[in-house]
Amino acid sequence: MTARLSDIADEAGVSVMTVSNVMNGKSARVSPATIERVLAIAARLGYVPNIPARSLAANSSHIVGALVPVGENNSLLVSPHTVAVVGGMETHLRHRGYHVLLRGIENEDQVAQTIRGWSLDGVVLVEFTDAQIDRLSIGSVPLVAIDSYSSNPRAIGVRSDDHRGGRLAGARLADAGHRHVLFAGPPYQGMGVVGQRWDGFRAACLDAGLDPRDIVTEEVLTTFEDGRRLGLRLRRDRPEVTAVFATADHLAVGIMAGIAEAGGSVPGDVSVIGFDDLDFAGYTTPGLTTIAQNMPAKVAEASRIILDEIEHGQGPRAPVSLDVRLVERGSVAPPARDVRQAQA
Amino acid sequence: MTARLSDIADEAGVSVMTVSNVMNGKSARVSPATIERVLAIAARLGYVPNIPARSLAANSSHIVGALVPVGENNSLLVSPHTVAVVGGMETHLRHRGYHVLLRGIENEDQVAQTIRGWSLDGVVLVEFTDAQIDRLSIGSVPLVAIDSYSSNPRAIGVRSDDHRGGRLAGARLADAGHRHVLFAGPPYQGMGVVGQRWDGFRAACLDAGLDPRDIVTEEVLTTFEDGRRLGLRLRRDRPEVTAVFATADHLAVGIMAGIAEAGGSVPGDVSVIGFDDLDFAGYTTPGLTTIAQNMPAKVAEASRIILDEIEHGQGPRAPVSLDVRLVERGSVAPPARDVRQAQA
DNA sequence: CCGGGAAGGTTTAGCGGTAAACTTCGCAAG
DNA sequence: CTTGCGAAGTTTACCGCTAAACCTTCCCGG
Repeated sequence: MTARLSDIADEAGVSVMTVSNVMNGKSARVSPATIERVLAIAARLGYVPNIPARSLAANSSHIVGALVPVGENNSLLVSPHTVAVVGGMETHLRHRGYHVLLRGIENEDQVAQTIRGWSLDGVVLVEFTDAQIDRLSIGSVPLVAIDSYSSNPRAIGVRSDDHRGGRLAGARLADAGHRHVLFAGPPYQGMGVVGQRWDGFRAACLDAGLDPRDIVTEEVLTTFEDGRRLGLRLRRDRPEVTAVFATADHLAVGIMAGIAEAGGSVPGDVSVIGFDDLDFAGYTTPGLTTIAQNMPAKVAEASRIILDEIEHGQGPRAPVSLDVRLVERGSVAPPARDVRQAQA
Repeated sequence: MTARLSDIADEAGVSVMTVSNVMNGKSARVSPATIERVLAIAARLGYVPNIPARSLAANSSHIVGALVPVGENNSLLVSPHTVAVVGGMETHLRHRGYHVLLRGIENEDQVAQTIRGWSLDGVVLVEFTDAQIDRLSIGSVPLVAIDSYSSNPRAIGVRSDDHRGGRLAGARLADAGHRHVLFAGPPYQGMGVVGQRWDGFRAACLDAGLDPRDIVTEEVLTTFEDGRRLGLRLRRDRPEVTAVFATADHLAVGIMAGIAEAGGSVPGDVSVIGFDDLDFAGYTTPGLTTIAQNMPAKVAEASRIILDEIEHGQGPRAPVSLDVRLVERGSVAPPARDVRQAQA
């Protein structure tokens, strides 16, 4: 039913190897005339290479694994980022003849198991924590870790310049005149993405002359609901705060909603700045001012590195940090009360 | 380096086939003692089955393809739906020992090619149009088509009850007293998802006594931007319209933004109702009243069908329609002017 | 005390491809 | 003339696993 190399070989009157060589572009060993004849027959028969067979024989699959840890809820692709990365990688890789295996990881051992079991040619790790990546011991498969600041030399980090993002946010708020600011983000250990953003944010605020005691933090999950709850109690719990930097747009939008629900106004009473520039950041009123990541570049870079490593593996590489930029929309304004107090 | 069946066989002093049988749970042919011994050695050696080899030998891969057409922009996973489906399927399938190949389809022939080339055990089609599915000729691989109303008997449709969704929307607006309504959605050929929604919407409006000439339509893409543009010109172009049913939340939210930008109020001047209940539907002001799809059920159902068909294939099946419900948030209210006019 | 079956394996023969080593032939150089 | 060598193939062996057919024992009923 399905045409095999041997079917083509029979029709063309050549050996299977010759056909194989033609199919793989190893034209050095085959005459132009034969190449043409073989290709014509292959096209007529609708030949499609059998991927498992090729993987087995060549011990290389042309498959790149997109590995994503599954959380409590056991579900994948929850974050818009992960989605952009996985979808974008598929596009880039497909154009170069590679395939994407999407795999949820329940347990770190599964990373190595999946690589071996599938003879993966490369791996992209998405949403893994630095600690998880540190613990990984992978053989010699090229491995790119998105948003990683891990020091595992086998995992090439590709991420946005989170430190600079934090700085941009801090500078924007401080320049607007805010003197009591809140950093809202998930708990983090060590540095990681959130740590970098915090670090940059804090540095920019200090540079602008804020008192360290006036840069406060709240640990919340990066969800709309957690943000909303924080927004609701913000005026009561932290009346002095006039601006919030949230490490994710979901969170920022939730905070805006909570503030509004509690009778406050954004940016009248409290300014809010987010991170990511997800699509809905433009859908709110006011629009969310946020730090935009260059996702297409991140994906392109990750793909480029993976393919490069697969095709001419050059071992250890420096991580890549992509540029970020401030997108002004309307959720940041000078502080109302503080300015008056300062003027008084 | 990597343990193979033969390594285990050597250590255990049995044949490779015995080990294979143990690994595949064909315990009928092996004594309990041997099973235990083999499993112990396999665990100690960290045995991981080689998927390509198994696929090749068994001519069945334990892989389900998630096939998604790539659009103009060549990118995948753009819609939140597709993401939910792909991510959710992975979770369900993984728990049953299957894997997911994510593949962008540029050309319909690639569907059959991918199935053959990978010896896929099953296929899920996401975002294919009915016309595309009609044209497909696939062998005997179980195939589920998400959101399809295609009549191709080989593609089992799994979708929401779009007709009922349209009805719910129409009834809600009519019950609120609206007499001039607008249906905004992408152009559609034949029935399909949009056609079903339109049909249900129209039927509900007519049932409520609206004049057919007062049920108007606008063809727009399902994007925030297109919605916004429609919202901006709505008052000018269609002053009589007091309520809009948009076939997608992105569109609905855009329409709300456009109306607000043009100085109108939602739901004061115009009511808006969406479809999908995406996360951001709760993030806007007012919150978007919308028809919610039961995505977890859709995904679960699709997975169940695929696995069922793979494991005890029973041929043609009826398509599945999942229930929808109206989620009330605040973007629908009685019409201000019309009510006054009616009372005058 | 022989035929027959179940239990518990083993053997054989690939699946469709590829790497690497080997053949053949024609031709230019020594 | 040989020899040497590149072009154009071919042959061989194997990748890791499985389906299906084939062996042994041992036990049991007739």
